[in-house]
Amino acid sequence: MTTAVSPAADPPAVQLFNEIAIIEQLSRSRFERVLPPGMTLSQFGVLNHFARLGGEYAPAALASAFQVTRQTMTNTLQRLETAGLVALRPDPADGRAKIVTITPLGAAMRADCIARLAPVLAELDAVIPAADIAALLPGLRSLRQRLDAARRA
Amino acid sequence: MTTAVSPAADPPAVQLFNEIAIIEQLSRSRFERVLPPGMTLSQFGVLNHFARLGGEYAPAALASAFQVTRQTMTNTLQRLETAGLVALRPDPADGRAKIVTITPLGAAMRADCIARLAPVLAELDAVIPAADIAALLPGLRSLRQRLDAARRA
DNA sequence: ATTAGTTAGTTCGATATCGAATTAAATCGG
DNA sequence: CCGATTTAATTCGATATCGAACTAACTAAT
Repeated sequence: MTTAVSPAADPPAVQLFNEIAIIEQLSRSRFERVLPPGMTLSQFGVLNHFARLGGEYAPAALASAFQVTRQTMTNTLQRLETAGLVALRPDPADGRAKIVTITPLGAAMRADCIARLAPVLAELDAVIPAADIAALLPGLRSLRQRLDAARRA
Repeated sequence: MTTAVSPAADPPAVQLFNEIAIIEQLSRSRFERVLPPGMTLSQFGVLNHFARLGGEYAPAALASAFQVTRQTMTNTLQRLETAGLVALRPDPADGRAKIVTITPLGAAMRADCIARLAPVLAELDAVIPAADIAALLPGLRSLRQRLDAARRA
């Protein structure tokens, strides 16, 4: 026996990506509200990448690391450069490429962002059990890797 | 003994939101590539909402359903209205409010989108085991609900 | 070496999204 | 009944993001 009038549910995959999209929106806006004016999560991500891993990177490598297109990374790097937070110079080994480095100002900005984000993270830790995060992470990593692999295919 | 040079890992919550952000990006662009020119997932989401649930809604209710701001929903509805896919009329019971309905053209567009999305969903089903989706969904729903509750607080 | 193909970065045009601020209408307390 | 508050929708300005198209430079194959 079928329940007559219940609306058709979206397929599970649609529900999954729907939840993910909403979580992305909510978390992004929550984090960005506490960042210094003008700073965005995307820009912070680049600064954090340098501060965590050190070294120098080509824009294309950064785009690949963050899974955005090169155009998008060009945009983000231009804003960071205008603000004096990163520096770009030509790659002597490849006339097409550039090399991006973080500036001292950029490192200071990253530290400021970390300090501002800490209370929000603490608040989220109080609301979201660490066990839940641990339970979700492997599945999400796997999903991301499969999506990425399928993208290249 | 500490391993000396390993870079500090991001906190688990940061890793979680990072994975979610990347999955959102990859899935969004994958879906939007197959939609009719000019259509976006956001616009499709609104059409699909009407087609699945029927009825009429105020813009504010739609904004709430999709967890976006009213400004964002205003923008989306204006594009849909310009394209003739939804119709807006004043709410006789509330001078501030409007009532949104889907048009026959909008319903046809939604059906076209569903047809175009089907192969992508099928492809994803082949790549992502249904069990993985089922395992992730409850945790993500819970996470979304907690984030939403914390947002209002 | 010349050509074809690929890759790095950019520019352009479009949409989504947010926060801040505005206008109009409804609601509520006194 | 009226001022204060809230709510609905909008407008404005900003950023992120994508796809398409472009230039410059590297690479490989003949």
